[in-house]
Amino acid sequence: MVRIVKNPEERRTELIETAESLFFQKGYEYTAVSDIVKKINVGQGTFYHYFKSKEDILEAVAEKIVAPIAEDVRNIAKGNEDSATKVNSILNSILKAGNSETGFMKLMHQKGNYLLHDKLEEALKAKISPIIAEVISKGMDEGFFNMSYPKESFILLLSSTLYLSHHFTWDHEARERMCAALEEITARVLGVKDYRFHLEI
Amino acid sequence: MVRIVKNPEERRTELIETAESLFFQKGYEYTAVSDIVKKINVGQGTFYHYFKSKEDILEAVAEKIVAPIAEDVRNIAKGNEDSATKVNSILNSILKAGNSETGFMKLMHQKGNYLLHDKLEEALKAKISPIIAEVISKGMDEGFFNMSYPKESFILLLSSTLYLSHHFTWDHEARERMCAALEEITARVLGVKDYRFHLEI
Amino acid sequence: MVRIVKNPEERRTELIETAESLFFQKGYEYTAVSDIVKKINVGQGTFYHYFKSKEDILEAVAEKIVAPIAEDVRNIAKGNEDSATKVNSILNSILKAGNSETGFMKLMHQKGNYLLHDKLEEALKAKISPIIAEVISKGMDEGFFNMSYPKESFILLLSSTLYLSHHFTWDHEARERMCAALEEITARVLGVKDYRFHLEI
Amino acid sequence: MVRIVKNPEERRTELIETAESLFFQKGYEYTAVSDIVKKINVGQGTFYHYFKSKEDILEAVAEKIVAPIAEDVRNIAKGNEDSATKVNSILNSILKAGNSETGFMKLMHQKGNYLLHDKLEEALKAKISPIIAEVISKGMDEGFFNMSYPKESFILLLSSTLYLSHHFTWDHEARERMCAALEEITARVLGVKDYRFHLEI
DNA sequence: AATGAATGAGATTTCATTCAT
DNA sequence: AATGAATGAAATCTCATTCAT
Repeated sequence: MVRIVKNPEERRTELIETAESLFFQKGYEYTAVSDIVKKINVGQGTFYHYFKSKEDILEAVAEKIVAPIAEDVRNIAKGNEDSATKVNSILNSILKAGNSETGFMKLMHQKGNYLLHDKLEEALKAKISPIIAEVISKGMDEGFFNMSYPKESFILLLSSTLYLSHHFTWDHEARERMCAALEEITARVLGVKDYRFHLEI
Repeated sequence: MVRIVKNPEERRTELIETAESLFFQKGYEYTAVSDIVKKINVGQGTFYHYFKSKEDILEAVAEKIVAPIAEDVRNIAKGNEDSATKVNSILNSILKAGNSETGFMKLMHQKGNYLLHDKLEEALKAKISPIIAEVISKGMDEGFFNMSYPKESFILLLSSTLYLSHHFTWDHEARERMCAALEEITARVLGVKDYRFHLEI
Repeated sequence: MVRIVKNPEERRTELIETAESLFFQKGYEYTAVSDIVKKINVGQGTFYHYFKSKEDILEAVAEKIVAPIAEDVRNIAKGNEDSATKVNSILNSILKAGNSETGFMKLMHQKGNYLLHDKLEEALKAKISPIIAEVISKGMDEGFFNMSYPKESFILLLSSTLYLSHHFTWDHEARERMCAALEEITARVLGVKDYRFHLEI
Repeated sequence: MVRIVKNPEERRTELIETAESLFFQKGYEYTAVSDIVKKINVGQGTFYHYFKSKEDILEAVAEKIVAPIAEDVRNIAKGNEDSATKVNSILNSILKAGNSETGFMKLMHQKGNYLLHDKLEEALKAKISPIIAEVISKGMDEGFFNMSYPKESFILLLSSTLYLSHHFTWDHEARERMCAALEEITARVLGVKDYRFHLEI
C-alpha cells in the first residue's frame, strides 16, 4: 500500500470521525477495527498507533460528541438572561443535540452501542452537571427557584430529560405530549412560579 | 454422564434461576451458555430444548424478576387507601425491590448487563405502568392529583425513581438527601398539596 | 464441513499426535493452531474443546514424549541387574530416546521450540529423577558406588548426559569421543571401580 | 522531540545497556524495541541505525556480558599458579559472575530469555573454552590431571557447572551440598589426586 | 428429553521493521 | 544521524448454536 504520512492530529481526527460514523451506522459492537481502517485506507497497525484499544477510541468519540454540547451549555450559562431562561435554553440545547438527525440519541439507543451509551451518559454528567449546578444555585439565590435540595432535584430532572430523549422513536403526537409534560414538570421541580418553559424536540 | 430426566417445568425453572444467579455474579455478556449448563450438570443441548437462544433466557429472567414486583403493585392498587398513599407505597415497593441485597438494581447496572437493563426497563414499564396509570387516573378524578399530562408525567417520575435507585452505592447521607429530594419532587410533579411522601431506600 | 463425531479419547490423541509431528517439522512457535486442525480436518473450535490453550497441548505433547521413557527407566530399575548395569542401561535408554531419528533432542533444539525444551526438561526430571535416585541409593548401600553426595552428583551427571545429547549434530568422530568421555566421567563420578560403562549415541 | 546527536559509540552503548536492563527485568521476548527506544528517548528508527534487527542487539548484549568473564579467565590462565589452582579460580570466577545479584544466570533462566540463553551459552563456550583447554592441556602434560578425553570431559564439567548455577534460588543448605558435590566431581573428572577444590556460590 | 462433540466465522491485538521527512 | 508515523501479516481464542447419537 502507498504510505501516506499525515499530521498526527489530522490522522487522529480522521480516525475518530470515521469511527463515529460507523458506530452510528452499525453500532460499536458490530464495527470492527478493520472496518475503520479500511474506510480510510490505512494499515491496521496505524489504528493502534493512535489508540490503545477499541474501547479507547470509543471514549474519544464520546468526548467528541459531548464537547460541543458542553461548550453550548457553558455559553448559555455565561449569558445575561435570567436563570429560568438559561435553564430553558440549556434543556433545549441538550434535547436538540440529542435528537437531531445525527444526534447522540440515535447513537445511544442502538443495539450495539450499550457501552457508548454508558460513556456518553458519564461524559455528559461530568461535563454538564457542574455548569448547570451554578445556574441553579444563582437562581436559588435570586429567588427564582425554590427547592429544598437543588442539586439532587436537578439531577433527577436532568435524568428525566435524557430519558425523554430516549423516545425519539415515538410518533409525533406522543412526543408533543411528553414534551409538554416535561415543561410542566420542570417548572414544578424548580419551584418556578412566573415562567413558562418551552421545550422542543 | 448419568442422564437425569426431570419434570420440564422444574428443569426450566432450574435453568432460569441458575442463569439469574450467574447474570448477577458475572453479567449477562460474560456468562456463557456453557457456564449455565455446567452449573446444573446438564448437556449443552438441553439448554436449547428450553430456550431458543441465549437472549431468550434473558427475557425469562427479566420476567421472573418483574413478576413479583408487579404482583405487589397490583395488590397495593387494589387496596382501600387514598391515591397518594397508594403511590407512596408503590414507589417504596419498587425502591425496595430494586435495592435489596440481591435486588434488580445491582443487576441492571453492571458492566455486562446492558441488554438485561433494557429488558427489565421494558418489562417494568409494560407490567407496572398500566396499573399505576389507573391509580393516578383515579387520583386525578378525586382531585388528589393535579397534572396536565398525568401519564407522561408519571413515566418521567418513574424514570427518575429508577434512576435514583442507580445510586444505591452512595454514602448514607447522600442517599438521604436524594431520597428527600425525590419526596419533594413526587409531591410537586403529582401536584399534591396536603400529602407528605415518605420514601425509603 | 461434514461433521464427524469421534470417541473423545481418539480425537484427543489425534490432535496430540498431529501437534507433535508439526512441532517436529516447524517448531512450536511456528505452528499455528489452525495448522493442526486443518491437517485433520476439524474445526478450529474442536481444538479448544480439548485444550484450553496452545500451551496446553504443548504440555500434553511433552507428557506423551516423556511417558515411554519413564516407563523404560522404571522397568530397568525393577530388573535384577546390578546397580551399575542399571545405571548404564538407564543412561543409554535416555540417550537413545533422545537421539533417534524422531527423538526428543531434535525437537528440543529447534528454533521455535524453546518452550517445549523447558517443558520436556521439567517433565524428564520430575518423572525420571526419583527412579534413578533409588537405583543410586541401592548401589551406594551395596558398595557399588561411592560418592559423598549421591543425589547432587547424579543430578549433575544427568545434566551432562542431557547436555551431551544436545550435540547430535556433531560429526561422527566427535560424538564418539564425547561419548567415550561421558563413559569415563560416569564411572568417576559414581566412584565405580570395576565396571566399564558402554554408552551409545 | 528535540533531536540530540551523540557520539555513535556512546549511543550504541546506551542502547545495549538499556536493552540489557530490560531483558533482565522483563525478558527478551517481552521487551519490545519500542520499550528500549522510549526509555532513552530516541526515535524508533534510531535503533535500526545501530542494529539491523532485534536479534542483533541480543547478540551484542550477550557479548557485553561474556567479555569481562573471558577477560577474567584469561588473566587467571596467564598467572603462575599451578593448573589445579587455576581451574579452581576459573570455575569460581564463572560461578561468581553468574550468580551475583545481576549475574547472567538470573538473565538466562527467565521465561522470555530462551534465545538469550542460547546466545550466552554459545558465547561463553566460544570465548572461554579455548582458554581453559590450554590450562587443562598444560595440566595434563605436567601430570596434574588425568583424563582420557580432556577437552570433552571439561566441556561436560563446565556444563554441569553452569547447570548448577541454574539453581541459585535454592536454600542455603542445598546450595552448600550442591557445591560440595561439584567440588568432588571436579576432582574426579579431572583425575586430580592431591588437590581439594574450593568452590563458592 | 437429553447429550456433548463439533462447528467456524471473526475480532482484537502485537510489534519488528520500513521509509518519507 | 535521527525521527516516528505507518505498515500488515498473522495468530489466538470465544462461544452461540447445531446435530448425530
